[in-house]
Amino acid sequence: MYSGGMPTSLLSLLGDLVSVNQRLTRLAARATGSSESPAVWRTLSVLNSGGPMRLGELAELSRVAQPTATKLVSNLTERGWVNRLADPDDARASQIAVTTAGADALIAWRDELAGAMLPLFADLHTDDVAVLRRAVEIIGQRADAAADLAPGAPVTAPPEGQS
Amino acid sequence: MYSGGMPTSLLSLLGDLVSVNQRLTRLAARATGSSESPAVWRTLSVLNSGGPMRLGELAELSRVAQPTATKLVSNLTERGWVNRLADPDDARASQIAVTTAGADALIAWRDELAGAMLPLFADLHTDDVAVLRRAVEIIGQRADAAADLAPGAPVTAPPEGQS
DNA sequence: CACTATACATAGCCGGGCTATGTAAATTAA
DNA sequence: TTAATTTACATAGCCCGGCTATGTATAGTG
Repeated sequence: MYSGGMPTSLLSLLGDLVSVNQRLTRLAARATGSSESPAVWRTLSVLNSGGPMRLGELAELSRVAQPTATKLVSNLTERGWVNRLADPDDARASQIAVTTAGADALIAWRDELAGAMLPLFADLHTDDVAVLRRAVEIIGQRADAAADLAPGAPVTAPPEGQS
Repeated sequence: MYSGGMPTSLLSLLGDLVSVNQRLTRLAARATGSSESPAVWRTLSVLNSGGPMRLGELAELSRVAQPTATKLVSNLTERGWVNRLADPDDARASQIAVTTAGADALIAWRDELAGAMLPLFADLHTDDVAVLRRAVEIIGQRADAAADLAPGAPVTAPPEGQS
């Protein structure tokens, strides 16, 4: 059994976490004058931190379906923020990489966003800053680790014991 | 002046916060089998915690444009999760209230979501749980306080210095 | 060489986000 | 009281992001 900890309150904490998360999402969406959608930045961010990767990998890391990734990459390509390099080993795939312009745009957006939100957080005590920093770290870790979390129940092939 | 604290790192922290937030959003979206969109739960959540309110107020608290709120409320009304009560004092408006079914659905979703995410967070140390709890508190406060944060630059009425 | 599996593209739907604009009620002014 | 304005919401209509279903071409396999 699990020693210590209070599952019930942890459960409600997770609910609260997602709720406040949704509010922050809307706040961030409106904080900047940026007309680009969150998906654009999220995708760029994944590519930027993960390095060049194939479309399927991007979809998985971004936690979107493959056709969604295709759309997003098309969008980003048109903007010149990513480009697609042929994969010499596999003609079906291509490596998707952030361009310099893309990286710059990402930085600019993050700066603008952070600047817009700064007034709200400017009065934080040092401890609270540390709390947020640690929270970001924790959530980031879990998000990384969740490679397998319900990526969509396999509709076409239910996990029946078979064959 | 502000004593202590490092603005630069606070800025990047805010950027990181939003980034990890976006990832968590996608994670949460896929964690449950719920086919309802985040917007549905966010709206229900606002109404549930804020009590019955007018549509404009809901739009403001939800940080969406008024027509978006109209759509969401229509959607929720069809599902029987909210209803609209005529405002005796103002025939143009109506009070929007969560129904019992709506409140139940919200609770069920939160439980399901938290349950799905629990495995990822089950091994958290007590301190880290406290960190997350405090982080949720902090962000919630700031989100509440941000009533005025760039709700969309007033296109029709630029902030001319007057009165 | 046929067959299956994989990687991605395409088609097409739905919902959420927005702006622009219409409409009716409330408010204010004349 | 009536006309003008302001307010609160509805409607129209667009775009984008999310999905499933399906097509197509290349890789891999018997």
